[in-house]
Amino acid sequence: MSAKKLQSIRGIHDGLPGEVARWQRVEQAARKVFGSYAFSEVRMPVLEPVELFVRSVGEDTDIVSKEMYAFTDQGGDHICLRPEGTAGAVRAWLQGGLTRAGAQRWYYIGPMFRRERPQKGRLRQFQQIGVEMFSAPGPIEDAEILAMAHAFLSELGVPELKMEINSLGCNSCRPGYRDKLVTYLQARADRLCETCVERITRNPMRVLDCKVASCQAELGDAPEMVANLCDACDRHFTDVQKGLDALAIPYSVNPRIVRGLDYYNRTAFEIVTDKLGAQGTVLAGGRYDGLVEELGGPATPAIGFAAGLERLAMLLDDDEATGPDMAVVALGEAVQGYALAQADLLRKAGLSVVHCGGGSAKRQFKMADREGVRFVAVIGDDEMQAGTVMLKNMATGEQQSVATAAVAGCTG
RNA sequence: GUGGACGUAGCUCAAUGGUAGAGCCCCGGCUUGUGAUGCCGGUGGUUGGGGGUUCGAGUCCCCUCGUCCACCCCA
Repeated sequence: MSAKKLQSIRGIHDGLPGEVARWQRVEQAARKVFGSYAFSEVRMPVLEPVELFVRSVGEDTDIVSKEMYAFTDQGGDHICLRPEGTAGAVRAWLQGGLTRAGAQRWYYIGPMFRRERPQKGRLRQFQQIGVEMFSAPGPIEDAEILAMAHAFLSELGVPELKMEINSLGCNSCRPGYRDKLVTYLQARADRLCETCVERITRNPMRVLDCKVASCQAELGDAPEMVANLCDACDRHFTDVQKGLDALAIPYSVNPRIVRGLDYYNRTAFEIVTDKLGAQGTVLAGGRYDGLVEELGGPATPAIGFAAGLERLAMLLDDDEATGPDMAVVALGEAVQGYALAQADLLRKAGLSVVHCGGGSAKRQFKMADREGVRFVAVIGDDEMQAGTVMLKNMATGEQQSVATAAVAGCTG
């Protein structure tokens, strides 16, 4: 029996240079825009107690009930790889004693883990860029968070995205709505698809965004949360929209947006594309006013969102490959030490430099060409004696002798 | 978890059940101080893995692993 080929775990992929370059563009846009909104980066653990997600995301959600990588460690603790970022952020905020530190505006970038069947835009280890704002009481904060999400994606330059918002109500208006909806759905359960029939008891609001056409046809006059909000929620939702209007941010109200995690209330939103197959949601989030209290802290309104880094990266154009500034070609044993020192000097002068490793001129020039460098500094006995390098412009083929101290100045 | 498509050289792909190939890449040579074009040559595969049918399997059957797509769900 031959050894099994060594490879990464299903749905868990490597970030190789080309891919990482794309990720970095996404990250840079995030850092720039979030920084302009005075958000600070935080870094939370990847490992968390299972209990954290049971109590926040919800025990009956798919994420917790069947997608978590959970295990018991050698000490008997129940821990898991985090499936999302908000719960850990709240935990950290509480644990760090920041409940009276005023408004906290956080963002983070890091891997999340869900054991799902991989497909386009869906991995078992994927990266999220998350944002959380604690002590964010009103619609002003919602509008700003939405605006920041919009600014982030604009900065990235991803075209044809749509922002959709909804209100999920609160503890005083959602239960009543839910009953109303269940009654409505049960009345026509025999005309809904199998999964929707299950959803009536498990998660009735999910039925509203079922993809099956026959279900949608049946649900034309289904009651919607936005029409059943209590006064406070209704006012909140209206003010969020006023804020977006004032900022001229394009959006549409989609009364059928549902969030999969239990902790959301009031404002929920998604930014979607039609370019990623079935996984069109590129950024999503909402308000979670009850979560902090749920996890043992003081009642604290908060709002946040998460963006899928890989999903965003897929929407980006290819980078134009830019090679290093310069390659050092060293000819002959006698100049090896000198050439190493010259490469070092060029780097200290601010250039990115590859050393071609000696050997035949042909081999080294081939390497320089392949690296895509703009210039080659040729160093042989003559150059060493004269304190110069033969500087070759790879695009034009021209070369000239330049004093080593002046090389960096000749590469503009 | 369910359903479908697909796994052949580093990459992209060929090969009526009958000797596994091409292009690109890579390495070397065509001036031992000059690349990207050209010419010549070369390396590279237990056809994802395992079993079965057959005189003979890349090709047919079963299992398994993986990738992709969709459902479910979600970023």
